[in-house]
Amino acid sequence: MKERYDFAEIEPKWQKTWEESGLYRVGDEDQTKEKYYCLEMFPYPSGDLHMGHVRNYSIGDVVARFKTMQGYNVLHPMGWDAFGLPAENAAIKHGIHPFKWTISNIENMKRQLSRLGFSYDWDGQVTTCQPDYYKWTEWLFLQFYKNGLAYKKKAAVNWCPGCVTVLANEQVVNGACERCGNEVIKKDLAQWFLKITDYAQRLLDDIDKLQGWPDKVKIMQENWIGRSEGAEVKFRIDGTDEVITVYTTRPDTIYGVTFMVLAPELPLVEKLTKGTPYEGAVQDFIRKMQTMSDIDRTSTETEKEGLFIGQFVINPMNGEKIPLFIANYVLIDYGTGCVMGVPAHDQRDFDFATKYGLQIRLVIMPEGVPDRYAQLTQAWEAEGIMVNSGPFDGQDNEEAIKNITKYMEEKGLGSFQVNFRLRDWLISRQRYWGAPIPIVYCDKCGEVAVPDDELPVYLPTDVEFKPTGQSPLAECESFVNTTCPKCGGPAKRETDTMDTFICSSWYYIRYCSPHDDTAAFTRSKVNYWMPVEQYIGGVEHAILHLLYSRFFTKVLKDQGLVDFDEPFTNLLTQGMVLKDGTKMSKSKGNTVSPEETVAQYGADTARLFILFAAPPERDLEWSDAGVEGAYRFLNRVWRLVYSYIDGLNESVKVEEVSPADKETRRLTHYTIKKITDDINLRFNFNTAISAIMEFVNWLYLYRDKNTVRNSVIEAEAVNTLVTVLAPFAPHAAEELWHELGYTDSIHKQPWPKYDPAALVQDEVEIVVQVNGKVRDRMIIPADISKEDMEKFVLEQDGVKKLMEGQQIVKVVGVPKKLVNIVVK
RNA sequence: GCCGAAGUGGCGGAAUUGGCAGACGCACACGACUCAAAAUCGUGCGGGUAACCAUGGGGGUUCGAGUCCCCCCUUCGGCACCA
Repeated sequence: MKERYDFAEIEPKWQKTWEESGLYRVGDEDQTKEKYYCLEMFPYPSGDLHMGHVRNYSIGDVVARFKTMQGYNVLHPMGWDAFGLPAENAAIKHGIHPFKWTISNIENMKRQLSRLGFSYDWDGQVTTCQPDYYKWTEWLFLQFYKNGLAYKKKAAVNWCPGCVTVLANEQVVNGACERCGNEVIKKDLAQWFLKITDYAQRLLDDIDKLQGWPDKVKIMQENWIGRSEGAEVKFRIDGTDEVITVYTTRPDTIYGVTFMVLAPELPLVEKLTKGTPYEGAVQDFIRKMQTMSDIDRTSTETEKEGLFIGQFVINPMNGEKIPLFIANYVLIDYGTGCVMGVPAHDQRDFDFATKYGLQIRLVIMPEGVPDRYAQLTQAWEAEGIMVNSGPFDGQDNEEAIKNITKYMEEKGLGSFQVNFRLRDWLISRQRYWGAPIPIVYCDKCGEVAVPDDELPVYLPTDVEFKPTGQSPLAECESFVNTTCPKCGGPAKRETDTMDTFICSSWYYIRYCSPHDDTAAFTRSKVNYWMPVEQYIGGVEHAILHLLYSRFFTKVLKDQGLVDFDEPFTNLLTQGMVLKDGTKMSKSKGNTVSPEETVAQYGADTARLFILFAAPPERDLEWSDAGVEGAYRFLNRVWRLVYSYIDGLNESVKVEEVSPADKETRRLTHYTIKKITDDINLRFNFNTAISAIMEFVNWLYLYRDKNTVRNSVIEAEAVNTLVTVLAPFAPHAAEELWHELGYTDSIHKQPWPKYDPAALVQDEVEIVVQVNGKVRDRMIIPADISKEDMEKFVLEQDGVKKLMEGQQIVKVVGVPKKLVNIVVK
């Protein structure tokens, strides 16, 4: 007997064997098997694996191994999200080239992943910073460009002074950069955008198709897309032909408009005030707004501030003259940047009107307010009956929304309008370490796409890394200066690179045909493997990556390049790994190194603990004692299986089946059922593992209390134990499997099926309750009818005694569970 | 402020369809083995002498509620002047 569970010897041994035998090599399309694409979010190669990665990939590995054993043709790939700022920052700080830095990090992290024994086919590894990948990222950009979905425009964009580049809306969190935390400022720059807004409605509608996604993520996406219905209404500026269009979700309140507000940055504002007495004050106000940070400017805490600009507009419904303001609380990039002020029915307008002494006119009667001229103390934003609204008086306001919109459409005063909170995706970055945007600028031909046969536009290697606020590529003359693909004349390249979220928006497609050097992907393979059956990753990507990937997939589908329109059928968002109640981070000094944990306890122990300590969606509190416990358990399995191997022939009898044998067989099959359901239906690996523990605890008892055991039943139990352990502790299971005398890999074994007949129990314990309180328990035949069970219970002496002096009102029987006697 | 999730022993967690609250593990205590310790094996382990009380608090529905309904509190996540 091998006494010791020597993980340090067996884990590397099997990792080597699996690698050499190509155990995880991905098969091609196989029509005899159902396919299963198991995907975990690929990591950014920051240098070292952290526990969050270990958790993510341990979960994925269980799923992949389990599905493989269940007979699926499984794709389980891994790669590297390898472009991005940290590499460039390292280059600036330490003088290492980003490429070198990234590649050495990849090597290190790949080694760490391999040491954990995850079942990846490394042959299909994808690295986004390699030309064989970014060539196709560039190609995909051009597909967007050629279909009018990529465009360059000058706009006030989010600029992070820390990262010295622009950011997408999604990357700004509470007015700060999501990466470095610096306060984001506005800059007027010409930038590349992808027209994700064209897909806003479909991205919203198709959320319904995502049955296998957590509601949490779907709601976040819904809120982010932020659809609203309302009307655009035209207000003429008094004394001119100029028209201002506002967007409102409350056309029913139009008779309550007592002022109008414009975003200060609107060009119209300057036009309207130029040469008027208001010009100076307006200029001052605009300048003040520009110096304010986004956080101060857009916080609900900030006091409303505005300025009358000397003009009036006419309410198209009643011809009233309304003063025109600019104010801090109106955003230029939502709706039309112009808002009609209805202080009685919008709290923001109410605050503004109160401050500047503007009229507050009630047009929708609040409940319980009889007087239509009542003084409000705050805006009434709920429903009510229309008043002070001309022909619409007396209508229900919900009705009036429709009727007023219809009326305005008929009279040409306005129209029904849908608006989205979602903005177009800003993809330009003024940085070096990203995929080049394959566009050149020619004096004669203007903006020209780089032809497909000239792709990729290579990133030059001899570049100076200085954080100047301009792409380092702009100073690389050999890169910038080129010839125009159209006319052959001198031209200049685009020097911005792409947001790395572009690279990660299609990597899961590249995995399906990673070696195709003639196309971004092989259509037949992509259509075979996609969509992903199970995607696993952190919830922090709920909006950014997951929304962008859905957008990419829909564009590819519309271009006829793929046959599916949603990339991820099921999504699992795993919780964080915590230590002492907070997220592990270097700055807090509460990190636990996966490498050290593996060195001390082995990969199987580390994985087992992480899977056992909490269900996957929840946060997980790291516990060194818990790791110790997982290690103890593996040792316990080890000793049990070895004692069986060694003692097999001394205590057996084949023919007879004792009650203990029968119970062993029942538990064997119950354990199979429990684990299968826990993985398949619920991803509850923690309870699956506890079922294995209970099974092991029973087998110890069975072994120690029965010197005579049925060898067939015992062998089945031990084989089953090792087999169901395989997805969770792949190395230990493999070693034990071979020690049991098998020569093929445990990971190629079919997942066991349970025998329903074995689960049937002859007798069950039931509870006797009196008025819902447990008073007794008894063993009865399992197949007894409900009526017989109730009768049987009432006949028992103990129960009769309990009933003395009581009047039975009712008896509630639940077969195999309980009998509740209700007494008075 | 709005949206969402969660609150169960000393701790991580379980209870899958309204049916024995606390599975499994950790920690702890005691015992066996040992010269001793570790490891291992075994026993106990929500509170209370008990009747009983206990799943954040308060109501309700039900024969029966951690689970369903209403109100409130706390923590965490997302959004935050989106007209």
